[in-house]
Parts: sequence; structure tokens; C-alpha cells
Amino acid sequence: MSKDRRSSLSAEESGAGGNLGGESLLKKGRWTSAEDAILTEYIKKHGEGNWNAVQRHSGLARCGKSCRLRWANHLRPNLRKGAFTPEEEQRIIELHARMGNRWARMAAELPGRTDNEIKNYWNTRINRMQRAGLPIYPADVCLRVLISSQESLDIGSLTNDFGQHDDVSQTRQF
DNA sequence: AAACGACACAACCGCAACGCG
DNA sequence: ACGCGTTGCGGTTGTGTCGTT
Repeated sequence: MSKDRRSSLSAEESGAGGNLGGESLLKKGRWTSAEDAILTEYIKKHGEGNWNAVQRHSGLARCGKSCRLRWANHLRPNLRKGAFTPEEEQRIIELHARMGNRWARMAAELPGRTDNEIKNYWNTRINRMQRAGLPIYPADVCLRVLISSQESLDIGSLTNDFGQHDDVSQTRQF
């Protein structure tokens, strides 16, 4: 089912002509360092945002979506690359217990980390846990989240704040 | 040394939300 | 109020690497 797609994705080194065959002239697949340089240079000059304009004016054969993703996940400054620290892992588990699959929100709580990174980490972790028959959330995390969600509920009932109601429902899962 | 599976990472797709004319 | 283009998010898939058999 996916063979054709696979071959088009691995066409990176065919360079600019990589996947230009279809009705669109936009390239797909892995980014080259040359493309990275063009995108970085463009954003330095014009700033972030307006991604379709990036596509039109940068000379890149990439759709705006792809440019945005590349910038957000790899090129923007202050990105933390490398493995998650134990502290970050702990934080992710807690955040997921509270928020569920709100990757972008979780990324906002972890400076320098991207939603994609967190999502990837979580998905492989989930797979591993499920295969091992282990609980997804450690007991101490369950407890801590439960406590903090109750506190926020109390606060919410006092201040009539919006609270994190779906978070509470998430905590019911375990 | 080769085959295989698990894992980590990168990127695409579809959809919903948003802003603007 | 509505349509349209743009953006952001979450899910999914593809690919490379590494360890195990």
C-alpha cells in the first residue's frame, strides 16, 4: 500500500527534482541542509509567520505547512535537542495525566521542546508500556495529579474559573 | 554476517479554528 | 453572516539505527 510513497520519500538526494512528478511542483520528504539554510535565511529577514508567503517568495519548493513544521521542530532558536532528562520525562508524564494528548500545550510547558518530540516520545513509551503490561502512569504520578486536580477544582469552585475539566476527566482514566 | 524487531525521529495528511474581507 | 485562505494541532506513516537472535 505504501511502497510508492516510501520511494518518493527516500528521494531526498535526487535533490530539487525529488518528487516533482505529480500535479504539484512541491517537494516532499526529508529536508536538505540547503533548504534549511534558505528557510533560516528567509525567516531571519522576514520573521516567522505567513508561511504561504514563505513558500511563494523564498524559492523553496515546499508548502507553507512543511516550512512551518521544519522551522518549529528543527530550525528555530532555543531548541533543546537530545534525549529528555529524567525531570522532563517526569514532567511529561504528569502533563499527560492532566492534559491527555494535548501535545502543543505540553510543549508550551517544556521550554525548547516541540510537540512532535513529545508526541513521539509518548507514543513509543505507550507502546513499550502496553507491550510490557505495565501501567502507563506510575502510581505516584496518579496521586499527584489527582491531588492537584482536586485543588484546582476547589479553586475553580471558589473563583468560578474555567478550570481544567477535561483534565479531570483524564485523571479518571487510571 | 545476515535477518529481524524495536525504537527514535522526521515528515505528511486531514481537520478544525481563526482571521479577514 | 458568510466564504475563503491561512495556521496550528493531533494522528499517522515512513525511514534510519541499533540491539538481539
